[in-house]
Amino acid sequence: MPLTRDQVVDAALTVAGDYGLGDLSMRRVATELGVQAGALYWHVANKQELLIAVAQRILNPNDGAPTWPSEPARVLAEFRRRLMAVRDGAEIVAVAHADQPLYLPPAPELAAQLESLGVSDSAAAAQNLVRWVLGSVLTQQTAQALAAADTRNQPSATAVADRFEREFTWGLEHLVRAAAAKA
Amino acid sequence: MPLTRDQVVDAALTVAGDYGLGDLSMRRVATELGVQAGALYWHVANKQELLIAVAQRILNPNDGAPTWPSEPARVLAEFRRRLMAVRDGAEIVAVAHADQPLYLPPAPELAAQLESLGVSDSAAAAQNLVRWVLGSVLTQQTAQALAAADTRNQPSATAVADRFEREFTWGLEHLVRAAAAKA
DNA sequence: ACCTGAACACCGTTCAAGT
DNA sequence: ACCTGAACACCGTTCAAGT
Repeated sequence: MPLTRDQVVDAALTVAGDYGLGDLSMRRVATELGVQAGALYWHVANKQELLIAVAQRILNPNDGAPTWPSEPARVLAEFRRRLMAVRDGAEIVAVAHADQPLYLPPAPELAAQLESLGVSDSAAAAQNLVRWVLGSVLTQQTAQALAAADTRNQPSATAVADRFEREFTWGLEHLVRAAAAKA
Repeated sequence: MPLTRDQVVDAALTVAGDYGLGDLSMRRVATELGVQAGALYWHVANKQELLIAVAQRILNPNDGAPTWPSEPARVLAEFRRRLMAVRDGAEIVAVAHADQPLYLPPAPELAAQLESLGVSDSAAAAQNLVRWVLGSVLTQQTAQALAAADTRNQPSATAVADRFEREFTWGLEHLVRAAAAKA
């Protein structure tokens, strides 16, 4: 049976998740599928489009409509969880974001929640919070890439992960509260 | 006279600034210098090391010691200004950051300032603010790359830039205040 | 409709050999 | 010491030709 666009995206997500964005090449995805590289171009216009599809899968793992929690802090925690779930997730979403540059999910949903809480500039608040999480995960995953290359001392690797976790929690308490203030 | 490591870094910064990170190749930098690609490897171990050097130049443009303003909000504004000054500046700094993964400049300086203001968890506060700026500029520059590809409608491009500017200013007021609170 | 094979114009990196 | 020339193992993308 013929290849599906969904299979191509899945294979790309697998390659990215297992080996990182740097090893995500059209040829590698093709090999993963037992097919020649040129075959992918029947299902996808180019690598950029494939990357965008991968980013959407990261942000919306289950195929249903993208659904987010109803509380700002939980939305941001879930956003982070999805980015963290795949290797280089933040970088993939960041570069693919050229597609819809103005509203990175879940910015609109978050803005609506803040709006209903009476926040004056809810759009700016939502955008800044989402960008904060993106920058946080990007930084953490970059650090993790380094730690992974350095096979000895795995202890320090988990210590670093704990530290990022704590710092994110700090932001969740302080930054989100500031953004949700009605001032 | 022989090539200098500084000349190689300068040429790389020029290529990145003029054509973007995607067009920054060892061969292109070599051509810029009128030299063969292999020659660069006498001055630089590999592309990653060159990228790190470029990132340091971005964060510390004048060759003096990296100097930052004395007030948190102004440190962050200056950090953003330096990232914005070169095309794809945020992405370059983010990927090169694997070098010193824990403290992205100007995080230590910022932490010290917050500490002296009596902030309880000054380190976490500084890290989160720096990551927020990184995410903000990364997002903006990604959007700008899209706008640049779309030559028609330059008006909307400057409208987008204004919008990012306003949102950043919002963050400077609200997020920094929250981080600087003594709670 | 969907894929192969082969090509084109690139990459980063290495390394003998030149000067 | 510093660079060239040439190679190696890769890239993304295109496109005739096959089925």
